[in-house]
Amino acid sequence: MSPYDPSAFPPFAVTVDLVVLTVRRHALCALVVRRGEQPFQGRWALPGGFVRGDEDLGAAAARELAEETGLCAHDPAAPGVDNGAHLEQLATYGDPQRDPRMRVVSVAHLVLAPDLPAPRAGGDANSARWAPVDELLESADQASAGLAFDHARILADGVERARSKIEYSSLATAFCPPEFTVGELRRVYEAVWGVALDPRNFHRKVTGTPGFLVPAGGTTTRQGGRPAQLFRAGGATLLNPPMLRPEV
Amino acid sequence: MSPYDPSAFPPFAVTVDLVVLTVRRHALCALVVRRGEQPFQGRWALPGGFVRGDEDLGAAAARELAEETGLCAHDPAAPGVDNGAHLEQLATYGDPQRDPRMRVVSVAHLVLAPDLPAPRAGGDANSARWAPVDELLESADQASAGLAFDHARILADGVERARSKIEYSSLATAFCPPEFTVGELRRVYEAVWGVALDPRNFHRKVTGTPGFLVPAGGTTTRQGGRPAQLFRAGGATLLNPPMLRPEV
DNA sequence: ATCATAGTCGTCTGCCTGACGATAAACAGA
DNA sequence: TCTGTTTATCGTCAGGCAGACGACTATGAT
Repeated sequence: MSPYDPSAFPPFAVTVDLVVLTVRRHALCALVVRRGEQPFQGRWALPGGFVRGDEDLGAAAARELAEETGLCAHDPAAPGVDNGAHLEQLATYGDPQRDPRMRVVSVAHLVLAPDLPAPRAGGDANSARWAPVDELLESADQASAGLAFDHARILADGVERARSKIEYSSLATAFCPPEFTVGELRRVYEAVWGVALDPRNFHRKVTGTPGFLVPAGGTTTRQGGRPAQLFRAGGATLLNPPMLRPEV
Repeated sequence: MSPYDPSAFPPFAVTVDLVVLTVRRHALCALVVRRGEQPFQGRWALPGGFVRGDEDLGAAAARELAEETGLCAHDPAAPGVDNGAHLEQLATYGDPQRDPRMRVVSVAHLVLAPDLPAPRAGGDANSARWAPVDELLESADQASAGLAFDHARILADGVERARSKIEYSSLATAFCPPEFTVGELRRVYEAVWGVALDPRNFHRKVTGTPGFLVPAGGTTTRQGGRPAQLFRAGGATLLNPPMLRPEV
């Protein structure tokens, strides 16, 4: 067997970009970093970087995530300890013009994380911050104010994926700490979907779906009001029947 | 602005692989081509090829599809005439070991096509054929009998995407000719899901979902029995509420 | 004429959901 | 201590949809 003739195909650079979402102060937020170099110097962008020569795509995404946030991602496709965020592949973007310097194909990944520490800037970024996605996507309309490259499009795709995926999977728990209350979970849905949900119907629904939640045994009053039972995420990953997003 | 230093990142080859699905004789089938060269010479594989230097990923997939089948794909992401099959990006596979010759990242695409012509072999393939996906995925378990590379995994992912996507979208109509009957559409669902559906409830459901089907005006008896009304796909792409796949 | 096949319309029942009312258990401030 | 506020949790009720299935219709085949 002979190796490929390197002149038979054009060389590409392959990167991973991360859409890291969390819920902070009742708003869906994404992690963005400020670009330290051209092009788009000084503009905000999604974190990301080159895939190494001997590295799988998911591993590259997990490495970038750890470098930027310290989070230990848990890719459901690969076995491992679930002591961190949810990570999954989102989509791949390869428009020939998407990077003015050369041909770059970017494999975007989606990360859902609980509201944890302040982000730490790392690598080639001057700084990093959590920004509400509404804000990031609004400014995308104004020329030269939005995210660098095609990152607004990638972010929009990631947000849409998250919005639809918490409908039919138990993934909303990835936004919560290990132990959480029904009310905290409801506020996650409300922030991601941008709607208000009836607390009574929501409570009936999630506690009645087998495998979604398992009681953790304690109670908490960290949200004020009457003490609420603590739950952990159950084993079920697919919700049947799904949570229903209210009509527009 | 300076170009990247080419030594700063490893070079990749980028390919597209196609999971082309259709329904033939009550079975979900995929298009496979026989490999004419090493590695995996003589084994069946998904059609695919290198992405050109100035070509977008979706365009590369559409080009490969046309070369292999003559089908004119319609990518919903790009405007164009819908005179052919449905095409969408599936996922990207980049395990460093997936091709023994060099580092290849493959952006897999999913195509849903009506049962049309016999496949035409093209390019570097000795031949091409439609094979039932059950058959292809069963033989994947036996060593050195399944598809080349990681194509069994890619096919499985594509089939799973199709199975879940016809639940909440009108995509099942992509398996049908431009005009079709409710019974033909039901047989598509039955073949893709591998279950039997109640004809009466199915009829009530699809004709009662606004925007799913629009009457085409005629009838046909090509399936035997009483003449059936002909329909065309309606404008709706998302079904709300969705079609429900029966429990296991 | 009879049968087999496929399509279409209805009925009934159970379950789920949305829209509430009502109660419980904490804390804050008067 | 009492009262109001906040949040959690349980219950009730009506409407809608899905599964199960009966009934009838319109073709072609024997």
